[in-house]
Amino acid sequence: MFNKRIKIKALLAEENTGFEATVMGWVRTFRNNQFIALNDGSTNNNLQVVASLGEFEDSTLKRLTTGACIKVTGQVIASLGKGQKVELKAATIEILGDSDAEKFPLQPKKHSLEFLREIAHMRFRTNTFGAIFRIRHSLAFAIHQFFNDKGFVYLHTPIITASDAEGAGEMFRVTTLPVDGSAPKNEDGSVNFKDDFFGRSTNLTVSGQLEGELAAMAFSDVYTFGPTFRAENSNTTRHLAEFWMIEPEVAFNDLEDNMNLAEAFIRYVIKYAMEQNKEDLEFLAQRLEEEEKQKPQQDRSEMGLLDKLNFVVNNDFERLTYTEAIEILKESNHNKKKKFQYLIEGWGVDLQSEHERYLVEKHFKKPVILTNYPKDIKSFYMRLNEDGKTVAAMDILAPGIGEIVGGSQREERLDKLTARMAEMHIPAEELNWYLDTRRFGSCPHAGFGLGFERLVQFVTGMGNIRDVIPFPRYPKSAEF
RNA sequence: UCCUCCUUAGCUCAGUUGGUUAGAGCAUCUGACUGUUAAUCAGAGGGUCUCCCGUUCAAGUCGGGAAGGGGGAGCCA
Repeated sequence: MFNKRIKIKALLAEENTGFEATVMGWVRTFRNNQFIALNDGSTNNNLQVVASLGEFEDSTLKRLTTGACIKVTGQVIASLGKGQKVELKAATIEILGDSDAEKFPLQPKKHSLEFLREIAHMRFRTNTFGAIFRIRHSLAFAIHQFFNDKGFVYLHTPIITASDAEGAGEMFRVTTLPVDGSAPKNEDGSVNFKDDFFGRSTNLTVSGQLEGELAAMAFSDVYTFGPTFRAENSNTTRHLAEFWMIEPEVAFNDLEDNMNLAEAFIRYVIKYAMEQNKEDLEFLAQRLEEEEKQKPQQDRSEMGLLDKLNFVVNNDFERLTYTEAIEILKESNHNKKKKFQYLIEGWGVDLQSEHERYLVEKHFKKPVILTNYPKDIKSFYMRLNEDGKTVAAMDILAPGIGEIVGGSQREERLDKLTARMAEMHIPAEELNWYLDTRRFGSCPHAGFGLGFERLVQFVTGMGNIRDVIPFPRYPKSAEF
């Protein structure tokens, strides 16, 4: 490191004792006027710092409150107590930052996730969120490593975009025009964006896919990993207005290649987190297990978090077509006994959450890849199949989360693509730059989008997506 | 946006058929103790019962509305 302190994770891993060390961190608890549980975020495990009786001023000890930041120098010794191998016998304690115990919101006790969400700026200092965000980091790192190892180019697609034709969702407008009604108007009363910063109407991106496709037509293999914005009024445990998305786009891949890539990718990053964040995952698994005990028997999940992750890493995902899925659902006892709120009667309707859950959690009990959906319920850029009524789409459904990946082989044939756009009333002139890929050296290609937070949810087992991003953005909420 | 549940101390929650001064555990503070592991023991302080309107002799409790939050649905990643 770049200073003279040793990180607590490194100190706890030391084989030897009997050397001097300096640590810095935040007090979790101060027990018995003698034992400081110190945490610096490098690990969930605290270092026990011992302030021997009579060796420190009362005025110093009084300031060792939960949340205070301190610097301690002393001898690393084998612990005299149970519960930890080593401890630091303090020679000097310096208070770097006081923390008023009467006002500091985090107490040495269990807090509800709802309460911690209200103090998101402080929740990093809890074991649960420490574990979650270290795992989030590992997953982000593993994503780059996976693609880098395979020769992909990391492409930075724009965050401000003029394209509003994709229809992936409602967009946030980007403008420097006044909002008090004095913005320049067209003759018909609409705002004239000619005088706006970009000279046209612009928004925050809802997807980097179309730009990704442009680059894939040159580098063959690219991926994006960046923030994405949706101004949907979604109030659920798996939607955010600002979230991070990973979008690989690969030239010469067909739908099957696309599935293989997605599956290998998911396995790789989960495996990486399991290796790098063993203790954090064990902590979260433990936490989840206790939470499960509070639930009635029928609502409990059959597998613990670690079993679930191991299972995903070691088993193939179930692959089936939309048509096969409809058959399974239609013939299911669940459907026959009318337990679905929306009964499956025929081909062509979109699957509801309850149907996806049934397939993933009840029927197959593993992640499922659904393919070849009816063209009418999917996007314009998905490749039309031979049958003329389905497209080469794929959705990966994960237990407890639902859709984690949405992807497709893209329509590379210009005539088919423009025909589809006309059908769906998508103005071709606005996407001329996109259509150029089909005009000049078009090629079969495929890609997918993976919601990063949903991946983090799956790996950490957290039920609410607002707990796996540091500062969540959702309707009526943009605090911190 | 729709459905549903919730809102009482810093936190997590009790609070009976509407009835004197609204309780507990933890946290905090004070003291004791001192090899503790969310230390323990004793004591103390801490409340506009989310807000507004209504019913009633009387509302934390009943009714209506608002705000905030949880869960589910839709949109999707």
